[in-house]
Amino acid sequence: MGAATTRLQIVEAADRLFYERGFEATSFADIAAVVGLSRGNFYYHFKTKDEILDAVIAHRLSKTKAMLDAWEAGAEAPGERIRSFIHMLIMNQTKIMAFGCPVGTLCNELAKLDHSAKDEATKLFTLFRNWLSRQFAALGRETDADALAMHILMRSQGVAALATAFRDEAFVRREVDDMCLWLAVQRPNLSDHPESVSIQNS
Amino acid sequence: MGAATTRLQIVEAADRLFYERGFEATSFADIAAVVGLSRGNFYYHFKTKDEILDAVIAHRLSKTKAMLDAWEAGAEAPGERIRSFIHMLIMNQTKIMAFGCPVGTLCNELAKLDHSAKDEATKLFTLFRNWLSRQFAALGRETDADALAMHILMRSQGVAALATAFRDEAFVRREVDDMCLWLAVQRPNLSDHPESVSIQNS
DNA sequence: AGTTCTTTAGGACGATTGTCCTAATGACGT
DNA sequence: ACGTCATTAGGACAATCGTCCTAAAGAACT
Repeated sequence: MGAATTRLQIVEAADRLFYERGFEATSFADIAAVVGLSRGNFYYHFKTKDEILDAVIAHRLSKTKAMLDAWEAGAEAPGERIRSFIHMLIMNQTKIMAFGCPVGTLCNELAKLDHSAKDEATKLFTLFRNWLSRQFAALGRETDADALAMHILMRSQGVAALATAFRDEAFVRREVDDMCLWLAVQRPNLSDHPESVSIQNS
Repeated sequence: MGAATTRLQIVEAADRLFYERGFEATSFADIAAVVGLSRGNFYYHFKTKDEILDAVIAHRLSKTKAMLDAWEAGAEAPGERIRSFIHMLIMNQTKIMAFGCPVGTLCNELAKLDHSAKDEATKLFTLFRNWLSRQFAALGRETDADALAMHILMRSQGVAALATAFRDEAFVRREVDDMCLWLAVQRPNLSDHPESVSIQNS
């Protein structure tokens, strides 16, 4: 089997285990058992555990970027795209109730470990943040687009955290609906479009 | 030194380390080094690491309950009490930006470990949830008090998570202000008070 | 001062950790 | 069929983990 294939298998197994059990709680032996390789052989593909973590984060970054690019390439309106983001909470509900948000929990663990890959993990958040920001800008909220993006991101994190703690499906649905309602109420900022104001005033 | 005193020192050291480093990442040796005791001596006070975790959770539960009871015994209006809860995000900003919310991160770690103390840790959330619910009921929102409590709890968790990832003080301030604004807009639910409606109609 | 009970230090224990080495197996181009 | 390089299995290595034992030190009471 090609080294690239094995490497990918290792990364995907580690990706899942880091999410479900946490980075520190996952050992080389755990990953090896999933992939079906001998423990010592990992040294050929990855010199250290941190190298696996770097590869997992890079893998998540590219997967996430591809997903967001696909959403952005679609024909939907920006508001509909943001709704797609919000509905990830429902699509991944089962895993979130069991293990939390993959991004948030990883960032939190690495922050506590004061791990050097902490900033790389935060880039996962930044990916969503910038994407959301672009959608809000397209909705006519250039001025506060980033603040609105952070607001949506914050709500998603909060819902995921409490969904894990309480395992309450009704709560998740309710908060998702509330987020969509909040989104529907957002209107273009007039100060972002002085030309339309002057038209209105003329 | 009395055994109770030593036990309390151990619990408080473990409390801090579990928060700052995580439960799994904290070893007996780490706690022993902080308290200044020999590693093996822990067996006299706690038979297992899980016993220390139980004691830490119990300690946090009683401390939290005492704080909330004090807030509730004060003369402030319910809205002002809820504002005190929200402002914990600012009072503890430095620690939250470094280690996240003590409750949320513990619940998340224990969920991933599928640890038996998971439900006990969730009781910390329940403490805040029920307290907030009582305040909203006192504000005249008996019907949806619990949903409003969960909403505030969710926002706090989201702000804490992103504060840890981005270390952005301005974001925290902005979202805290937004929460207080949201709170100020909440009005008593008329369907909760039919008598006042009939008075209004008579 | 002597006895008893509490609390301590120090280390042994088997298991597991991340890391690393070596020898054997695999595939592939000649 | 042969030689070369990529990939593998298996285990050694020191360190650390949670757990547990034992003997000494300390405090308290007669």
